[in-house]
Amino acid sequence: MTSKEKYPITLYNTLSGKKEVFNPIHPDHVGMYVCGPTVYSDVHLGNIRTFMCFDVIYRYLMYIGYKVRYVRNITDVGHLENDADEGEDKIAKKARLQQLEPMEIVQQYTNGFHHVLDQFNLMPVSIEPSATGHIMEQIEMVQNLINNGYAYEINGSVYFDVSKYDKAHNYGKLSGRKIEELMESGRSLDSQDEKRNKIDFAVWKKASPTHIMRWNSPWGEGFPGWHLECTVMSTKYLGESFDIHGGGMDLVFPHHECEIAQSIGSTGKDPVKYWLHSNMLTVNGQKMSKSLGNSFLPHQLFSGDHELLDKGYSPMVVRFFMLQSHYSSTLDFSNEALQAAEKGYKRLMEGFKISNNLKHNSGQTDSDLENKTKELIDDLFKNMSDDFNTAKTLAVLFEITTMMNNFKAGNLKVSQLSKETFDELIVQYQGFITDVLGINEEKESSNDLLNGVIDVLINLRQNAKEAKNYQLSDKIRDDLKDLGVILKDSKEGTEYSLS
RNA sequence: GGUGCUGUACCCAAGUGGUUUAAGGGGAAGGUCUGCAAAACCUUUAUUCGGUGGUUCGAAUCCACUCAGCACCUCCA
Repeated sequence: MTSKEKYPITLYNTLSGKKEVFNPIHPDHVGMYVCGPTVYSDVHLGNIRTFMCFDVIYRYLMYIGYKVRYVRNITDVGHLENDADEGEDKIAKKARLQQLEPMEIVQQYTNGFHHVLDQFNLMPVSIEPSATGHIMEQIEMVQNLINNGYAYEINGSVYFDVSKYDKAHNYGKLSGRKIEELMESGRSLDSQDEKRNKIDFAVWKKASPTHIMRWNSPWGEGFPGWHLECTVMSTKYLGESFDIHGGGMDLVFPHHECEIAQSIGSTGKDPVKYWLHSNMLTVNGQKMSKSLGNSFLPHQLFSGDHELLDKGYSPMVVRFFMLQSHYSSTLDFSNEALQAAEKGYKRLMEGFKISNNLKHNSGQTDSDLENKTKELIDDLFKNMSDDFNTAKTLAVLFEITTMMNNFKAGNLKVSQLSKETFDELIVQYQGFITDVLGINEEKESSNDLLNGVIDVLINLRQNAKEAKNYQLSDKIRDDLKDLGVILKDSKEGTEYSLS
């Protein structure tokens, strides 16, 4: 019995509004698509939260034995400044302002995106397709929609006919919106508007004479609509129906709603079995967003160069911080919360180090401890399988951390556990920290020279202590502390850590 | 205005009908260890879950109303 059978996953499906048991379309294989960034500027921490949530989901699915194909796109064309299919293309605008080729902008911010994901220890995805690399496929889908009667061409642009689609299918089923309400509440059609109804959305847009990013199509030169790429690329790489589609909560409407309509409109099939949405990162209770000017860029966070931060925090501390909450809850970003997370992260990493050095030896096993340990291991899986509850999982990891500390301090003996249970405890404790949650030990800037120098000082201090020259021994300790080197005495000797 | 979400200790944050008179992290207090510290360990820190009613043998968890906040859409600008 494999882990995935022993611990079946339940997850909250936005489509049904309920927690459901996860049953992939093809047993053992999972297809997962997540909406990636529009690469016209730096990703901020709110964006990163979303990708981190799905990184952990990806990791856990693999950890319990699924083969996962994870597709995350790069949007490099078609995302206009507002979502009413008006305004300038975000990337073209940036290119114009910086006097660069659009593809230079795309490359620059794609590189930056990858670099940041790497700093936060996100795993590379299986396929990372870009919209401009799939223009042909997008044109085909537009044609398909026209053939099926769900899209119409006018003046070189093609729009999705939402009201016609809604007659046969249910537009709004993901976001709980009703087409009548959308029609009523909208702004009146202005004379420039080519759409039959204002809720119609562009699947292909005619390029104005000054528009740089343009491709030939049966309808003249133009570019694809924003929603189209995700439908096209998810279909191409994961099939007409696949298991998981994820993204930030703010994409539910209209983006994901439109994706469903496009898929059903062109293939006749419901594209996604489970829709997962991660919630927003907030600052002082408000959504972190570029337009509100309250977003943090990763480098500001690392350096502490931001008015809301007292100091810098490392990527792993932030990763730990984010995993302390559930992905479907809003998470408020504050200095105090980060400071607490930093200490918690260090405590966890100390436990991890201890677990590396423990060796089992046999003796009198303690059945209470044995059972308790088995229960903790079980809980790790149960909590992650319960809608990927990283907060609960961390709570269990901290209980195990306390055990580790007790082993080290001699309050508990490893011999009180059977060899099998002990081995399993270490494997899963470490596995959940590094493989599932993706939390690593921060590479301390230590080197052999530094280690050697501090060892010399530790020895000198030890000599002073033995001579009861506490004035000197305390001075060594205090001076090192001022430099950020913290000495910790224990029965086995003195260790140090960098603050 | 429509739709949805949230409100849990000093702070962050799990928990959605009984094993929870509520995890875990941080903070605070006391103790153990220590030459003294630090770290670690142990104990304490919400009889209570925004408020008011109701359903139930039993509710933080379900229902109604209400207050507060947020998000998406819309409107306005």
